[in-house]
Amino acid sequence: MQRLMEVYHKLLDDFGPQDWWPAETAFEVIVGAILTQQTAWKNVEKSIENLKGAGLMSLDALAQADTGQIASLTAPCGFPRTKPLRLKAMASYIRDNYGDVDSFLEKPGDSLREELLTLDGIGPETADSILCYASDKLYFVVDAYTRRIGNRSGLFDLDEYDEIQFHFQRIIPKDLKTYREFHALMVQLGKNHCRRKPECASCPLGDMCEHAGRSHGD
DNA sequence: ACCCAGGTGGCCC
DNA sequence: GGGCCACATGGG
Repeated sequence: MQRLMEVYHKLLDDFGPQDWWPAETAFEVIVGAILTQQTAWKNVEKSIENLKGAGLMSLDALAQADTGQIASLTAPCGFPRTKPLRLKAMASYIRDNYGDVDSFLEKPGDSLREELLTLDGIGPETADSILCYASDKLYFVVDAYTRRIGNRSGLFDLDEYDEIQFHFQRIIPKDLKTYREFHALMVQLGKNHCRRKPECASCPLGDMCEHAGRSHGD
């Protein structure tokens, strides 16, 4: 059903283009994708600035860095016993096996995705974020907002990651701009969604909102 | 004093 | 294969 694209255009009208992913380099996308897991983006921004300030926002520097130093620089993102190790391991893996980030990201999408998923701390959403935003591949990113809002609003009735991804990829235009914008807009919607407010008269979903016709917030 | 954040991995059955 | 759970900091 094309309701999905109605939602897309409505969100685009209401929120405007998001122009994701906010990063200067492909490597920064990868680092940010790991850091943002279960973490507010504001905290990721601080950590990324810290890493840059310490000269660690590069493949070689991060691969050689002390995990204790990475931990203190990325402290705002929490998870000090997992994320620093995962960042260093990711950088070491790419450096040792490909030499540079571009060589790694040039791989065909399916094999790159498969390889990303073998890395510690990279699950389906992080892998697809890297594919879509760093490697310019058509993989739709399914985050918790998309799953929850989509199911509760009746847009679809799916719970598995791959199913939801296929659903989007079957319907939306096959271009990077739409893939990126739609995902970013769903996150923007999630942040502003009714659940956070006593009422939501201006909910972009309108009649499609899970709370339409009722009082919001419950 | 809760609840949540642009998830993932490790258990247990 | 599915259902919980810990992980941790910063902001509402």
